[in-house]
Amino acid sequence: MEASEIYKCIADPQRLRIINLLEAGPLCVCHMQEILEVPQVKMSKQLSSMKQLGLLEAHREGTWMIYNLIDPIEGLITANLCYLREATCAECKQLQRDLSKREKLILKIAKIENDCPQEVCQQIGSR
Amino acid sequence: MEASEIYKCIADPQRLRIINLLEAGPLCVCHMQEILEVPQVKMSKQLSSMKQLGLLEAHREGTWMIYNLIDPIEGLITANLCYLREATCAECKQLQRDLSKREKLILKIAKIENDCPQEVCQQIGSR
DNA sequence: ACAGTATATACTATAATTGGTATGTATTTG
DNA sequence: CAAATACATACCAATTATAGTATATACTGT
Repeated sequence: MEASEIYKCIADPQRLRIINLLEAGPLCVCHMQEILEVPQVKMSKQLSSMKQLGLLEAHREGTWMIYNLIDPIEGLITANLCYLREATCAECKQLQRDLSKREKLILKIAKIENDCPQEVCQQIGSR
Repeated sequence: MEASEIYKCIADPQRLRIINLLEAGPLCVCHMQEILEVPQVKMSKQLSSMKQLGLLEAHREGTWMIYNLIDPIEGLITANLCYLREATCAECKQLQRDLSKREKLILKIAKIENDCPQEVCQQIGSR
């Protein structure tokens, strides 16, 4: 994949946030939506464009669609996430907030019967 | 500066190439043009947009306009150049080629009377 | 003052991106 | 099979980005 394609992708703050979330582990659309507070259409369209680009893959679990970063993750992506998570610009802080929001959300939904896709629940305590 | 602004900038291969060149030292428009083989209008417009963004600065030396990266260089830029210069995608190889083309060009113009802006000539042997 | 070189800008056409509304599909549950 | 949930797609309007042509500006040397 060419660098410019990756940059074009992460040049959109929302898409960058999605990648940041998925780098921490798979998530379904509705939960990403909840964390990023963005309308479903927008979410869905961004995910599908990133999938088309070859950055993400998805599979179904019941009514959920679980997305994750294609393995191996592009080195350029990893390098940038690594940098941004330590940085202090507004967007970078947002990435950090998103990650803690994600933690809390997973803990919450894991407790509720049938509200958490298997793969997502499995992440708890698996660090 | 926000990360997304930087990404939007370097998402254009031509702009990335300009940054890559300038990171190695100041250059005037016509010589960048020669290295990148791009029409003068396009060059000029890209430079002015990057200057407006706050990445570049310029000053005049005779009829030349000398551009360089604003100091200190954005960490995000440095980190990415560092990564890309070692990487193997088509665009990355181009960056490497551009740098050697730059070396040769500077050596060439330095020999010709009144064909090399001072700052550019001064770079020779100054590594 | 004039010609030449280097660079910038105005203007215009066109393409690419984004966002929203409405609607469609897949799956589960009662 | 009807209703509910989760997600995707088609369509359209609006904005933004890009590229080219023509023209303008700044400076140098004669």
